[in-house]
Amino acid sequence: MAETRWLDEREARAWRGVIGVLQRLIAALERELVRDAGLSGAEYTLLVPLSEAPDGVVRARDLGRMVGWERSRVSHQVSRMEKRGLVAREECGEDARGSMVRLTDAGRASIVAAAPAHVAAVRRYFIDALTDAELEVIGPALERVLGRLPDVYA
Amino acid sequence: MAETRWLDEREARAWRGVIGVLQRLIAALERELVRDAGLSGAEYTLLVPLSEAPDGVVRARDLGRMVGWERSRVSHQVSRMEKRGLVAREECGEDARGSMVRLTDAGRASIVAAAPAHVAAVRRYFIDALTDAELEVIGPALERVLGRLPDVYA
DNA sequence: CCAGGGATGTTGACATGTCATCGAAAGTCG
DNA sequence: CGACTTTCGATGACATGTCAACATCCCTGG
Repeated sequence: MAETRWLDEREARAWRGVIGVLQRLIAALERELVRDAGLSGAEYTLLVPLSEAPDGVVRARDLGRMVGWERSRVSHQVSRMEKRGLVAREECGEDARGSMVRLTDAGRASIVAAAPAHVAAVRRYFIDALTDAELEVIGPALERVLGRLPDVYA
Repeated sequence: MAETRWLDEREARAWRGVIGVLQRLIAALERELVRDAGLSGAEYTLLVPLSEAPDGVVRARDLGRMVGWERSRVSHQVSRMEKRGLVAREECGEDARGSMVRLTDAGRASIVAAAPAHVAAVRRYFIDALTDAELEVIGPALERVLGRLPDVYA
C-alpha cells in the first residue's frame, strides 16, 4: 500500500466547506420547512414529483427513481405519509407487483402552500450568497463529481 | 406576498448539485468506510478529533463544537460507541456537569486503520474530480454561504 | 451569601435511512 | 410450457438524528 497522501490546506478547506456547509444549509432549510409549512424534507421531496405528475399518481418504483431513493426507503416514507393523509396507496393495474402512490387533496394543498417559501429560502441562503461567476462554476463542477461516483450511487 | 421567483436553469443546476453531492457522495464514502474499515460515518466523525487530542480525551461539549453537533447527538453517539468499545466516558474534574470522552486503544486502532483509505476515497471522488481553479472558487464561496445562515447553524 | 438564569449532559419519543429477507409476480430461455 | 432469474414492494431489526423534558451544576447580580 502506497504512503497516504493527506489533504493539503486548500483541499481540506474545500472538503470541510462542502460537507459542513451543505449539512448546515440543508438543516436550516428543513427547519424552515417544518416551522412554516409543517412538512419534513423527506415529505417535500416526494410531494414535488407527485404534484407534477398527471393526476398526481406515480408508481412507487418510478417515484424512487425520480428522487434517487431505494425501494425500501420509498416504501417506509410512503407508509408514514399515508398515516398523515398526504398520499394514498392504490393497486397497479399493469403490474400486480406494483404499487401506485396518489397525492391526496390534503397532500396537494400542503405542497402548494409550502413551495414558494421553500424556493425563497433556497434563494436567500444559497443562490443570493453566490456571484453569477460562482454559480457558473459550481453547477458543472458538482455534476462532474456526481458523474464519477460508482453507478450504485449515481 | 410577492409572486414566487422560481429557480432558472443555472440556479437549479447548482442547487441540484448541492443536494446530489450531499446525499450521494456522502453515502458513497460512508459505504466504503463501513465495508473496508467497519466504521460508520458518525463514528469516524467523532474518532478524528479524539485521535488528534492530547491523550485522546476531549470534553463532550468541546467534541460537539468541533464537529458541529448538538449535545444530545453527541451523547447518543458516544453511548453507541461506548457499547462498541471505541470510547469510554470519564468524569470531568473541572466541571461536575461535564463528561470526558476518552479514545480507547481499540478506538485508536480503528481510526488509524480507517483513515488512509478514507482520505484516498475523498481524494478519488471529490478532490480529483475538480480542477485547482474550481477548488479556489468553491471553498470561499461556501464559506460565504455559511456566514449567511442563521446563527444556530453557523 | 443566594436566588435565578444559563450551561451541560442524559434520556425517551419519534422520524428517518439502510440492510437483509421475504413473498409475489414478471421476464427469460431451454 | 416450465425452471430459473430478475424485479417489485413490504417488513423487521437496527443505526442515526431531532426535539422536549429533566436533573445538575456553574455563575452572576443583588
